Amino acid sequence: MTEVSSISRKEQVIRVAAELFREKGYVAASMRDLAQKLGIEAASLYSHIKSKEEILHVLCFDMAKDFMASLEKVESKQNLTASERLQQGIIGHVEVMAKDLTASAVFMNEHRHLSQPFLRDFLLLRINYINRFKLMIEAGMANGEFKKTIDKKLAVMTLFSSLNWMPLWYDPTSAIEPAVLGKQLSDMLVNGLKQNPT
Amino acid sequence: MTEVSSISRKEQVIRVAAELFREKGYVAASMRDLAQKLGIEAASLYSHIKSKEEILHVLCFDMAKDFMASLEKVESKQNLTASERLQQGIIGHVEVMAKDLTASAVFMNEHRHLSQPFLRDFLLLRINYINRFKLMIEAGMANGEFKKTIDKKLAVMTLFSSLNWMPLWYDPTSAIEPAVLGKQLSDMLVNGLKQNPT
DNA sequence: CCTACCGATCGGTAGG
DNA sequence: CCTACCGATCGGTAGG
Repeated sequence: MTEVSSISRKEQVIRVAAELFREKGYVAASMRDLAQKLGIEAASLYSHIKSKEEILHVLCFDMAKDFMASLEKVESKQNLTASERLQQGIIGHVEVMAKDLTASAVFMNEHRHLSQPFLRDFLLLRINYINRFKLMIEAGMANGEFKKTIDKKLAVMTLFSSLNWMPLWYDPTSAIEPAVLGKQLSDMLVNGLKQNPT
Repeated sequence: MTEVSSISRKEQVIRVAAELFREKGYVAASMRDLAQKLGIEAASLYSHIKSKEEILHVLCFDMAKDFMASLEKVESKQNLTASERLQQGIIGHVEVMAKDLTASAVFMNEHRHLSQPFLRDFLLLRINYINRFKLMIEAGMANGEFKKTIDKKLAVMTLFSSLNWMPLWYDPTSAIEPAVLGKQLSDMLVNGLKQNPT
């Protein structure tokens, strides 16, 4: 067995597991369920993965890595207004999710089943990511682009709530592209529902 | 044993179970965990409740009933602008959640573990509730209060995402009252982050 | 990737 | 509300 085919089989196990974790939840999804979906015996899974939790770990941290990379790309850009920076951050987040909606849903809903110290590491990454979006919002408040009257915590939590639920209702077969959806989401949060006075 | 004390004990079981379900998730929370928290044996739980799922059922449908009652009160009001109606709907939703943040978190995260036909009933209630908020948004678009350029589904899903994550970050000991938080949330979604042109 | 299997734990019942 | 217990299922291992 070559290394390449072994990696590919492991990735297949993880991909099918992601679907199962999303459907039933991590705890309710059994290794026997997973094996059946793959057409093998449960014991055979362990020649590809070390444990059930390893699968969850890979899913959560691979997503986290992609989110971080996307954010860093936006942060490195020069001469952006706060609105532009926030918009591009949101678009990047949506694009990362759209690349794998199943893994995104697992990332969002099942990460709490990670054991320590992985759970702590995960939560630290998340709080760091959120804080960096919070900085974008604060920059906009400081330079007058955004209202200073809005509670910063409320603003950033509303932003993340909106982003994180997207995997639960976004239809990947729809005509709308991730970047467009991200732009619409950004517009809604920045400009609001209300008709602009003309 | 009087009926009153029996009901009270059952309610206590359900309340402690809600905390456990929120902490560990419905599937990972065992009846032995629950019994231990209550200081009794696992088998003794069944003199108060019929099954583990009965607890989840009560938690989910009691919350659903409260949400519906709150919405109906807003719908029955006359002479409200779309913004006002939406704001009051949001405030009502936040107030219902704030009355029991633990049950709200279970309602949001664990309802999918309901078995049929209860899961179907639950999802029908939820889609009905969401659609009635969607009608408020559409009314605002129709009368010119809200932009027609925003995708209705995106708007209502953003609204619900924001609302439903609140139990995960709202600090009940904070000075901010639920009605005020609801108003802030409504302002953010209706008016957006951007500074109004003056 | 399989057969055979393990100890642990699950929700729940019988009977008091 | 307890003791005693049940059948089912869990994640995982040994050995091939």
